[in-house]
Amino acid sequence: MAKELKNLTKRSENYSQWYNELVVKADLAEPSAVRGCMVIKPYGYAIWEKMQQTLDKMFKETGVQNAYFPMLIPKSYLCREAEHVEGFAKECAVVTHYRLKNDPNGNGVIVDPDARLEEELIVRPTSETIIWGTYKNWIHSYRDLPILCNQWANVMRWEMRTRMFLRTAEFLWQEGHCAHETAEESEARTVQMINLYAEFAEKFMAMPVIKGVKTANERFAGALNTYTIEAMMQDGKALQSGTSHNLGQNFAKAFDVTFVNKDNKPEYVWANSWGVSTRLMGALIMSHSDDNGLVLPPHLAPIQVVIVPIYKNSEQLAEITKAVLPVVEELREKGISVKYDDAENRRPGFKFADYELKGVPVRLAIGARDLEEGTIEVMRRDTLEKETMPFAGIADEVAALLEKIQDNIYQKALAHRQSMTRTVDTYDEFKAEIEKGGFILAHWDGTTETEEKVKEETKATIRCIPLDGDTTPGKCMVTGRPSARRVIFARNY
RNA sequence: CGGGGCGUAGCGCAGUCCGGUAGCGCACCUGGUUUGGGACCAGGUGGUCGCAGGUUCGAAUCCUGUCACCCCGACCA
Repeated sequence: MAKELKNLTKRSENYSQWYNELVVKADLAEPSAVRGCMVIKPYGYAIWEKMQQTLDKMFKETGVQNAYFPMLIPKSYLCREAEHVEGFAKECAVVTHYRLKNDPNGNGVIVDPDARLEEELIVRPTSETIIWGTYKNWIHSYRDLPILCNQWANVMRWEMRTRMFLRTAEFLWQEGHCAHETAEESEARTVQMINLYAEFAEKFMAMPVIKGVKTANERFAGALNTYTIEAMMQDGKALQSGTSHNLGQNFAKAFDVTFVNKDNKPEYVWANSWGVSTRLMGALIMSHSDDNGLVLPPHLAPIQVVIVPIYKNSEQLAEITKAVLPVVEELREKGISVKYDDAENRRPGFKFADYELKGVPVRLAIGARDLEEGTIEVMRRDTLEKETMPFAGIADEVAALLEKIQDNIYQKALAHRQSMTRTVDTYDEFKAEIEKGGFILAHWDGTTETEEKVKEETKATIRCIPLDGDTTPGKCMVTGRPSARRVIFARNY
């Protein structure tokens, strides 16, 4: 076995370590020279692109349009909304100068002290402030509403501790920012978007999620209410995978965004914002991968099917190619992305291992023996099972198999989550169970104090108050006070 | 930012305690034999030992500083 695979196997107990290595090996990313940032290599970016295209289409179906706002935000903007500053002001990169000059001592260039900016600019940690500063000029009447904008962009947060994909200093994301006429409309949009994210996670990423509301403590800085989708990774830790915030009139008030309503009265607009990031790629890796590498859901795999010819000489290769090309065509006509890897500088075994590492859902292998017998070998990445099938009609079989794989990895992840989700009633029981990882459903009295106490003593946080599921009231496991319903506790990334 | 670890060839590592010509495996290049699960044999290329100072006749090795990465906290998508 190749050494790098031995390393992956050895380290599979420790996700955050092994998938970093995996993604380097799998040509996904590598640490860049810039602190806490990552380079996303072409194969990794192809996965992101697929997510992006899918989400973009879904957004547009709900009437959202794309726009783009500046990366640099005047410092004064960031101070407008008090809670927002509390939440974000600290870990930001700040632009203070606009020019370099040659070092008089001859050591390259230095910052020109004469080129200090009058007002510092902040590299956006999120764009609410600059967007609301802009919306102010776009909105005058109820006829201008709603405004439904989304931005695909990079943002920067100078995090104390970074983690590849899950918390990089710079990351790619989309942030949607909507302005509405009424509180009800804005709330409906907030919920619509969290539902959209959940659908994306489950149908495309094959990753089951729990939709819920964040507690006051975990809420977005400046929001009235934050909706979240929470996923469980294979190691039992939770990962917040998408959020949708109902911002009420907070930002409208801070940026003085008013409109004249149907009764000819001025009113502050109602806002919401929602986003997902390259963290989703981390979620994808950590939800499905095994010791052989990535396992990509067919709906997001840049290469869905790879065909590897097995031959002894160029005549054999020519024959195989002749037989295979019509199948490649047929698959492509079905909208399936196929790679026919006839590269002669790698042996079949190497290709097999390499495409497994890259998570390609289906591999077809065909050699002289198959040509004679009219067969082809089919391997599915999710189970690693191989089957020899008739060559005739293989395109239909593969198309069906892709759907089967998509469903199977979802079911597998769902079964895993269910097996790692328990209900507890006492705090002692909770303390024992939380050590085993997974989601714990428990009653909570609704106070921040209790939440903080649990966090301090067990490192577990309330991931969300689920929107669905059991709503039977009970007693808080810590204080015994009344609880409206069970909430989800977990340790998280 | 606190605690722990680590930095040596593209990748993975040994060498550091005890200073004395910079090594191994993979990858890469050349030639040959191979090709149904990461091929084999022979030969070869590639490193200012993270960076900056200091001690020393001599530093990958000792000392000081600094930067990055990984893990555990605090913070967060």
